[in-house]
Amino acid sequence: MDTFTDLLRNYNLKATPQRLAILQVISRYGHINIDNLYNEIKSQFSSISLATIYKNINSMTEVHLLAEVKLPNTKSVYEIVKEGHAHLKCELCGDIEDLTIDTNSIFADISKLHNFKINQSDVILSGVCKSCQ
Amino acid sequence: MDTFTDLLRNYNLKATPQRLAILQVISRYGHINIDNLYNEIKSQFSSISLATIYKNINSMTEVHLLAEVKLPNTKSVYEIVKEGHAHLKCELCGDIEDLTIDTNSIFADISKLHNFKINQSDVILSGVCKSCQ
DNA sequence: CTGACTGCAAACGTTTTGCACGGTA
DNA sequence: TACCGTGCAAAACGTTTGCAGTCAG
Repeated sequence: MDTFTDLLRNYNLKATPQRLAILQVISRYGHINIDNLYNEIKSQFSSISLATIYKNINSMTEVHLLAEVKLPNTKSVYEIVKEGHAHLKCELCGDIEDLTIDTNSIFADISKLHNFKINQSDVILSGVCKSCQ
Repeated sequence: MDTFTDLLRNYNLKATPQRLAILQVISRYGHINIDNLYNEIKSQFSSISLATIYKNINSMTEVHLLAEVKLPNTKSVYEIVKEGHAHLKCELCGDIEDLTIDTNSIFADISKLHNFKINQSDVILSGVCKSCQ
């Protein structure tokens, strides 16, 4: 039961070995940037090209299977899409953690006050994580 | 009373005409990306070079006089630094508005629960603004 | 007067593109 | 089999750098 195969097909994307490898690596790391993704995949799939990584990241992001997380002072990382959550970024070890809170509802009142219809909220909290303190 | 001159000097940066023009444009727009900034300034300062824009944006960002705001699906914009506030980004007209709420305090409890010391919070709410609805 | 800043052009790293080949459905 | 996806190399893009000249303090 290769879930990623189904996932890709749901979005009308062919389940190629390259794409499956990308999804496996991303899901293992939770969040990863392009360089690390490329190196990680090359070690188990030496023939893969960087252009393929880019093309696939782009096509999977386009259909909202993946999401780009833009971080302060660092390269973007990519994650498999899941609903409204915040990101904790440790400024010391660089680790990114998910914070599963309903970010949209937090801002619901505020947005109503400003007559602003929120579709998406991107929240990044930077600081020092548990293990680095 | 040229406030920007003083502001620059407080950060040990020389108050050159180019820098003053950059700050005037940014403060007029609130938020602006590199391209628009360059074009805007060129129209009143035709000799300015793009490299100068970049160098100044970088030096002013380094000393935290300016801040980069990384936005989903769009180029980053720059703003003059001010304390903890969120950004509303209209997906239709592209307009960026400030939302003056104490973002850090919103997440204070949550971060305590996770033993995470927050230094900075970046919040971007994307959706549809008042006038676009 | 001195060091910081500017503008130009060249260099750089990252991302995208075109194309021939190969693989999925 | 038809089309989508891959890999390579080249191109495009945004940003940075080195340098000689200029200007702010």
